Amino acid sequence: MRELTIGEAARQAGVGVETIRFYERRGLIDRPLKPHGSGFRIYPAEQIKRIKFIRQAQQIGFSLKEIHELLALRADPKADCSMVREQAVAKLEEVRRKIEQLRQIDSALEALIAVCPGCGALQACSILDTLVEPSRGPVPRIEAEGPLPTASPQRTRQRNGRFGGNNRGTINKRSGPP
Amino acid sequence: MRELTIGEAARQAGVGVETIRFYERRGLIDRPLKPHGSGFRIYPAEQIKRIKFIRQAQQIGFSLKEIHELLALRADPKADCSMVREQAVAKLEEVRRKIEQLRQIDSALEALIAVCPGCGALQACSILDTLVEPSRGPVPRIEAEGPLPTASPQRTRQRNGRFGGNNRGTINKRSGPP
DNA sequence: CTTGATTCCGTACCATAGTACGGACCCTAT
DNA sequence: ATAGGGTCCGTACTATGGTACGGAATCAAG
Repeated sequence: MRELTIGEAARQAGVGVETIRFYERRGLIDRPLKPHGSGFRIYPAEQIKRIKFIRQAQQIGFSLKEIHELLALRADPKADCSMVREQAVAKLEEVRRKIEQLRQIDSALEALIAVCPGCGALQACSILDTLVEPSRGPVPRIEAEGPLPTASPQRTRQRNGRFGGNNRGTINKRSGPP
Repeated sequence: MRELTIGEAARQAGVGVETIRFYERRGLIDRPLKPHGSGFRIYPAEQIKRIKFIRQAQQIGFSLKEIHELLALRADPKADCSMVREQAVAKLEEVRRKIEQLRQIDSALEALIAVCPGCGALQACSILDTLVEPSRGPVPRIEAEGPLPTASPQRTRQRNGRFGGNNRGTINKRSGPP
């Protein structure tokens, strides 16, 4: 089975038909218009892995735009090779940052699991504490350190009086582009 | 400096003021309503790390809903500890899947970079090939294997005749929940 | 006390990533 | 030939994660 209809391709890649058409519109995959007769898209089986790659890349935090860039990266002598290389290096750094962050969460979860099972008299310990406090030693011992930043559904407030006041001139800049 | 206004907190966390209010509405952070006088939110400095954590977790592919779950995970004797543990283990598995996927992309990028610099007469080689082909050996040697699935902006098509036909009954199920 | 900067809240708006729909078209089997 | 299923395309709608705005209130300085 070398060629697939859109429906089969979707099933094999684990996505919806519409999703494939959507990716096509975004230029993430292309479509070999009716190579013999007419009418329907048919995909070579290897497109499936492209689609699967897109999904996986999304799950680890890449946007479709970034995935497009990733897929466009290719050692092609006809292109400006140094630019490709630069982009690849930049992406690699990004990937490593992500891995590092995931590793931190990984150990935080491990620590949490290590502390939890006995279900003894432990203080509340969120992933944040494990993450942010440097924690010397293999498994961080958590002792009471006062109340942690907990998100509880508390809310009590009201307004009453009112009179003039105004502020125009959006001040909302933060690090990084919009 | 133990307490911050929303503006300072936003600046320190590298987000917009509105973002903090947004997270608050989503229950990701809480707000210690005017502890002394009245009116404005003030945050303990440690909330900053909570906000930073949220951002980082987003960058590695967690949704706000998932981040909420992550932050809610805590070794708390008052809660059902076994459930917490289960969730933590599930999250840990998820994190490790992500790490694995990132590592694959990592080596694909490395291979791409290793092959690129000379800018010699190489065949086009996208990240996909490096990723999907098992590639025995440290740096996969890429030899021409025929045209790869490339996304090019080609598009030529038209319609003309028309007559009856209909299809009701959405068939679009795929693996996994919606 | 006035001024200007911040903050408050609610609502509206935006981009991204799909999903669903409608109505037509094409293909295969009967 | 015709019935039914899969496809086609364009457009509309949804969900998520913010951003922007308007007008009022509040704080800190002068």
